[in-house]
Amino acid sequence: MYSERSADERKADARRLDRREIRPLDERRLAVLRAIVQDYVGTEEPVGSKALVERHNLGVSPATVRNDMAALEDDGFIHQPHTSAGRIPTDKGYRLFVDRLAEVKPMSAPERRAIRHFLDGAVDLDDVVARTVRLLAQLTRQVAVVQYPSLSRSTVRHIELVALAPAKVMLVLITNTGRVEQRLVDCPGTVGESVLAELRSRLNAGAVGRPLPEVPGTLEELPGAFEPEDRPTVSVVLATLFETLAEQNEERIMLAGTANLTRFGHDFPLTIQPVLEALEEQVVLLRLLGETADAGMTVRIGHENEYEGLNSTSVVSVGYGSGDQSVAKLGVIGPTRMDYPGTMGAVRAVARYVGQIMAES
Amino acid sequence: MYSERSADERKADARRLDRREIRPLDERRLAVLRAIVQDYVGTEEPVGSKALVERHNLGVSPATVRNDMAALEDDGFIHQPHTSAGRIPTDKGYRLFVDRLAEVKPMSAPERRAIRHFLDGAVDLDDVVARTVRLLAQLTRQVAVVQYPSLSRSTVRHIELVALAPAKVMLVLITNTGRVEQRLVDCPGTVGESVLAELRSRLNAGAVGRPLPEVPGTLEELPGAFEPEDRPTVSVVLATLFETLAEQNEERIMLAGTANLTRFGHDFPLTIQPVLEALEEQVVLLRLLGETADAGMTVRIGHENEYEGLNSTSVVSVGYGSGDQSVAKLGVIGPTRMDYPGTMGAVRAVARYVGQIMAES
DNA sequence: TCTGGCACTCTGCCTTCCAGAGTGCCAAGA
DNA sequence: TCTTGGCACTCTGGAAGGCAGAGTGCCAGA
Repeated sequence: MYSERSADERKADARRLDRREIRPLDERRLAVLRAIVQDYVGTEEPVGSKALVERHNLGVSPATVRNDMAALEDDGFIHQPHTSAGRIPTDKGYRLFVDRLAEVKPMSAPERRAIRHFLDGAVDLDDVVARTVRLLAQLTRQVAVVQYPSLSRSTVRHIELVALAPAKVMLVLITNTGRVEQRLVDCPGTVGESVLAELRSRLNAGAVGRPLPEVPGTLEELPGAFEPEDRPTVSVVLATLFETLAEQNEERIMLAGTANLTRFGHDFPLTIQPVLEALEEQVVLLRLLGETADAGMTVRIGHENEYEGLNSTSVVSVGYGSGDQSVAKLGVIGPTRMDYPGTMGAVRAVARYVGQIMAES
Repeated sequence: MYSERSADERKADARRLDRREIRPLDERRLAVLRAIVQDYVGTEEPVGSKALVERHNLGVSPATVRNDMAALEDDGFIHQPHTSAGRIPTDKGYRLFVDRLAEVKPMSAPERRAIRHFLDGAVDLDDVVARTVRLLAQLTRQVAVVQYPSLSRSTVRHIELVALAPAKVMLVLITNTGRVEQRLVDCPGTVGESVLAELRSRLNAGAVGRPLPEVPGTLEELPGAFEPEDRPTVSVVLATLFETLAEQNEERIMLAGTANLTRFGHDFPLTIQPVLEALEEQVVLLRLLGETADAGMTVRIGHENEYEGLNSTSVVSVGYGSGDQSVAKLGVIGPTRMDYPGTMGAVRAVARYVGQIMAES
């Protein structure tokens, strides 16, 4: 059997044993990986053994580092663009870095103050979201994405009915997150103000304070409480309301910082175009944020992203919300070669403050 | 005096006389310019005299065309990147082309049907704007910009007051263009439902149907009609309303097609970055559209744009609206080297249909 | 297990070279 | 007076070659 294997394979095997892959990843090897990631993020250039020992005092010679690098490459954490070039971290390498080698870098006190100050000026839900997304883009110097508070996690604050014309009613839904949805309802016949008033008060009695998805259940029986001739109108209004409540695709998203994509570097159009295309598709963005874990920060690196166009980018996202439960998500999209600790710190801090702002208003 | 002038100057003078710049621009010379613009837009490469006579049957030899080109260059309509290269139109050349040499290219019937069909599906003002901007980006394969119907041109359809808490009132303003603005009002004291009802009906009596800028005038005296103890509340609500009405900066804009920027070509990052930056600034975009003439289409070519980052782009914009007067603007941003007739045709067609849709709803 | 040394291999950059495209000008023809 | 063919000239873009620098893998010795 042995003899059937190629010389290369035998060589690789020998090396593996020699380098003791069995004791999985000793300390120094991890330190080397960390150093490679840090240097590469800084310089954008493949990093070699000599430069590495010069900048980080690892206490060993370049030759030793070279051995470690060879082992790391065997294990798929780093990769060589071509023989006799330095090494570049792979997606797997970044993954290890994020999971075990990096600490989220907390924002400095002045930075926190600045965030707070910037967000406090907002007057409006739109304004909060707009400010948040710009802030995030500026802090991370990358593309920022913020989702509006989702309807499905919100509760009803108020429902308003406004007669615009004899048979036209405007339905306005206000949620506890400050979001306002409106729909024009064409009624089957003229609607009297008294009916409207009654409907309004019954709707609010049944719905206020409840999470949106529960509302249809509590209002189902409503038409029965009205005179037969008014029931068609009530039904139409209810139907429109339910539709509005259910409209998951009305999830909205705001984007900022696309100009930062131009800092990606070299092989430009190839990298940037698919990303811009992805960013234009609300659906893609929503799915992207949707994949965020409900608790804690999610980092998706390179090919871990489902969407192909984003295979050379990483996405750092997190839920935010008033109080403990998250009502929506926000995040940052950048090159896999990004400053993970810093980005994660910024994302976390911004999410926290937005949550507070929303809780206050 | 004459002897003080350089040889170059004398030569240029001589040529000018020789070529009879006095009889301003004869037919063939214009045809040459038109052909240069068309070819350059198609190929993105400097166009030479030989290629020109081959593709357009101008009925003259390359040598003749060369003479015409020299004249056109003297007059600043075209320009040579370097000796012995073909010619490229200048901003001035494009200007002449747009003003005198090009016809707006009407959309074909199927295209018109597609536009109509695509826009008809909209349910909502947001939806109309979103669909419009995407459509425009797709049709022109460039960056599209659509402004929401401006508040200052709209009239009030309805004002609603909703008591959310004893001292908190939500003010909702609905305009005839379907736009809805809401503001949270902190009242100085508890607000009774009867006061609220009276205020609501008086507000609507005074404001409905009026253009937003006129509203403050008609409501000025309102506090006087209430009991002294309610006046502070009325004043606060009014103040918030006026603020909302006046908030010109609440002009909103929607954008699509940024991915098309990647088709710009060669000197990529340099061209695209300032454009992306400009597009991030709502203010810049608003000013850009603001410069659009009230009637007819506006084309701003290259350096005609005030904003420096857009000096290598052209902007085609037009007002749209229900009926005859325009309520907002929309447009397209692309390289100066764009298909002007086609772009103008698309912009005009889309604007027309959006206007119709708005008039219907 | 680490380290210094050595031979080897790539890339990136610079220079040189050459074909191709395009021009401007001139003198002859319509 | 305008148009045209001819000609010498210029400039770019790409190919080819050469070279320094950085980096590697491996080996033998501490």
